[in-house]
Amino acid sequence: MQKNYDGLKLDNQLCFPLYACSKEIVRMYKPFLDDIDLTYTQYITMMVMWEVEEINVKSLGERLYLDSGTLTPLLKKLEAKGYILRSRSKTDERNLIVSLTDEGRKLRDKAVCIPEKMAGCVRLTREEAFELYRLLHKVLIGINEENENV
Amino acid sequence: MQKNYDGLKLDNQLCFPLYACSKEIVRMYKPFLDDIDLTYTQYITMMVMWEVEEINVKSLGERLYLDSGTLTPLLKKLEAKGYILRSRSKTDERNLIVSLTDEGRKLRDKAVCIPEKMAGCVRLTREEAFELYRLLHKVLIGINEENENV
DNA sequence: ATGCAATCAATTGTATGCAATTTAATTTTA
DNA sequence: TAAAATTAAATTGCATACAATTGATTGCAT
Repeated sequence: MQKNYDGLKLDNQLCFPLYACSKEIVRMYKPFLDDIDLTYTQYITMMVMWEVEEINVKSLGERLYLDSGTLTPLLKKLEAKGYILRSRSKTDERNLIVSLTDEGRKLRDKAVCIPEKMAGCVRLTREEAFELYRLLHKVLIGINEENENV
Repeated sequence: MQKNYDGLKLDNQLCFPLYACSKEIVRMYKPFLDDIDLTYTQYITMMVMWEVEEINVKSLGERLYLDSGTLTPLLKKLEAKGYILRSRSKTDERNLIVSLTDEGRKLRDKAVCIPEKMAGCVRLTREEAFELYRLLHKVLIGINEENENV
């Protein structure tokens, strides 16, 4: 009796295309992000900063699904570039407050064209793109709930 | 006249949930993969090896969307664990042939339960999972064609 | 009040990823 | 056929990621 190994085929996985797709799309961003001298992770960090202006590392990490081990060195680099400031909260010194600088705000105008450029690179119809977006969020919400229950 | 920055909001990106979802799902694999002492990248590499038994680094990289910079050290680790062998092709010494060992084949039986366990963690209906799979592949194919045309 | 638990960043260590370069082997071309 | 171009891995350098630990601060319960 032969064991059935089909479940272990790469083509039968949901996770693998997700993993590959994510990497390939991040790679497609590179030429656009090179123009403004940001890596992808720095870019999504700046996206949050443009929205909120000020945030602590923990909240930032929750939004980006990243921990302090990744964020601490990354934020130091963004500070060195002059886009953000890092300072301890006066009411609770455990919190490090990240805040947007004027230079950081200016960068937004240079970045504003990037989402349109990227949208043109993904060959999905508007409906497909929206459905993909919906499904990914459903998975993420499921994972978040799973983690809360533990 | 206020500029419209909505395109730069994290919630309006398709790429970000893709990136986050990929990371979170890989993280969910971790406890299962710890049981067989493989990382996620080592696991998908072994998946290819279980299917093909023997392959060169370039073809392996094309399947996994990884380059030699990632694969060379990873394959050395899998060789050290005893799951694969690395040897130069006799007909073309530029090619490094990766081949599955008996130990590697045995590992398959320990891994066979992982896909089912993971499937239970993703809270999508069968139809939604299939649609997600289809859309991700469509994006990947689009990216591949884009790269060929350059 | 004080000691203990909890919280938040930073640090440490390991494993990717990928661009760019290098090295070695092979193929093509003049 | 010898030089040039191409190809495949390996190497180098940089930037994540994340688990686990550490250190500092704060909250809480006695």
